[in-house]
Amino acid sequence: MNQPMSLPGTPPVSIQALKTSCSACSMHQLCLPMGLEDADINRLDQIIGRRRRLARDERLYQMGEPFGSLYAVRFGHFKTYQVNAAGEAQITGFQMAGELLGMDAISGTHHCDAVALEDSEVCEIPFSRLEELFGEVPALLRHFHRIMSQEITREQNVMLLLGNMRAEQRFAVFLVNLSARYAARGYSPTSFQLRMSREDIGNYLGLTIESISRLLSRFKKQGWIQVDKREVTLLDPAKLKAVAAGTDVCSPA
Amino acid sequence: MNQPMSLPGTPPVSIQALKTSCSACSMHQLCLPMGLEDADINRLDQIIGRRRRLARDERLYQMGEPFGSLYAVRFGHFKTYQVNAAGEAQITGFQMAGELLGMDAISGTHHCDAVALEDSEVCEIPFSRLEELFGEVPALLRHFHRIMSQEITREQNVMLLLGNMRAEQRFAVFLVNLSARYAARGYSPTSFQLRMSREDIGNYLGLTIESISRLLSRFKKQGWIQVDKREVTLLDPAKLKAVAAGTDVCSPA
DNA sequence: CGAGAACTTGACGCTTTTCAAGTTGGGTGG
DNA sequence: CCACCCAACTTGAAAAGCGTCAAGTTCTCG
Repeated sequence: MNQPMSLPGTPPVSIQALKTSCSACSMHQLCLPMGLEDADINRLDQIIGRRRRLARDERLYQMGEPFGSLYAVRFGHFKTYQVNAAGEAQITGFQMAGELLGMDAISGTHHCDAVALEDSEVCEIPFSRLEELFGEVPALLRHFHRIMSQEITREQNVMLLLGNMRAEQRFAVFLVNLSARYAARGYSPTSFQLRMSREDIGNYLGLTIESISRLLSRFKKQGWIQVDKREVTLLDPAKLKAVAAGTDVCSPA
Repeated sequence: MNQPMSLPGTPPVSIQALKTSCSACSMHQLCLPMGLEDADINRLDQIIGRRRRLARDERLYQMGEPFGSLYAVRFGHFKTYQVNAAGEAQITGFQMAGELLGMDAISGTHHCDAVALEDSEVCEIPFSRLEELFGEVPALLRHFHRIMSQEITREQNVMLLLGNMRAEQRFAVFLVNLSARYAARGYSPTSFQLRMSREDIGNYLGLTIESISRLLSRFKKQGWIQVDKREVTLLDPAKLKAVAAGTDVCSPA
């Protein structure tokens, strides 16, 4: 139902036909081409490699693989996670349409795995070709730096969340953040589907699956949200924002 | 005693004399000029702004300030921290000689504060001039991207630490990390001074000051380290690495 | 329709925090 | 030079929050 048409093993049409230009992509206001002039967008189009479809749970790249390309999410959702020596995983982020994957790998090899949370599609951006273009389109380079900088800031916000916040506040931050990102993409900020499992949410927020389940129940009981399976509706966004900001005291169980 | 000479309010010598070239800097193998040819290092030298000295607790930049420059630490140590709406702070990193400050601000404004942990000095790198140089020295641009990418990876490692590790493991990771960074700078990997307070360490690791104090005492009692005020000696680095990697079970109190 | 995955809920226990009361050391003023 | 003071740190006891374990329910998919 929520999956985008068919997912053939081999492309049903020619590669050329599959190639949709950045200017025609609904995400071009959020993605790499943001703010570029038409002529420059076309140059970017030239270097975009094949688009790649991934089924649910399929891996885009893996820790240790040599770096070659960045990936822009066209549709669908991804999670990225690190695994340490002891085999424990930590989800470092959830990515949706218009967001860039693979920036941690520019140093040489991938430092995390990226896995599709649902049937998804990415644009492959060969980095060596992008580097060539940087010399010719300064605006592109500048925007690329902004994107990397924002990724650093995003991760610092997660550090703040994991280091300083209680479970309730973490979860509120999570919901408010999803809401804002869907809003930026033209979707409802108050009603959306969680594309990740409770376990993934818990891992990302430094909590257990049981804690997430309890938080969902508690938020529901408080009347802040409505939950049906993975469908969530924010009934009191202002309250959630206050809890997320920490300006609202925690409620007792 | 550990502080580098005098710290006059006004420069005792001319600005020109203060300007030391990158090639003469002991950190050039770790810092921005890494891997550049001599000619290109000289070009980088040209754009480096004034060096700036900061006393202990002095602030280099603050959240909300407009972005203008990156800063390379010449000597001394810094901490960077975020503050959320509720006024809670989270230290996002400790920076030492050869490391770059301010990458989170490229998006437009600073998203954290940077404060000197001791009397320190930085090289100011006006970003607009650096951008100009990117077009002329591709090797510099490539290295800059590597540095930003490594910063992203570093933060993902902190997320793993905050999200998945117990106090003992977090603290072992912290010590082992400091040890490796001092080793890379030619200092002893087993004996060094903590430049930050217990409170700063606790904040960074998502723990309280009391927990840090207890961990230090416990590690000392185990014979893994020796502690005298802020002077630390790693007596059993292999053990600490094992605890940090999680391949060693936690010991009882 | 059946099996397994995903999720929920409750009881209990452990890790870490909180609160409290010191101790130590560096810096300052008399 | 010493006494004093405050910041930084240490240590203990009690409490809280979240994890662990366990059992059960619901949903999904073959």
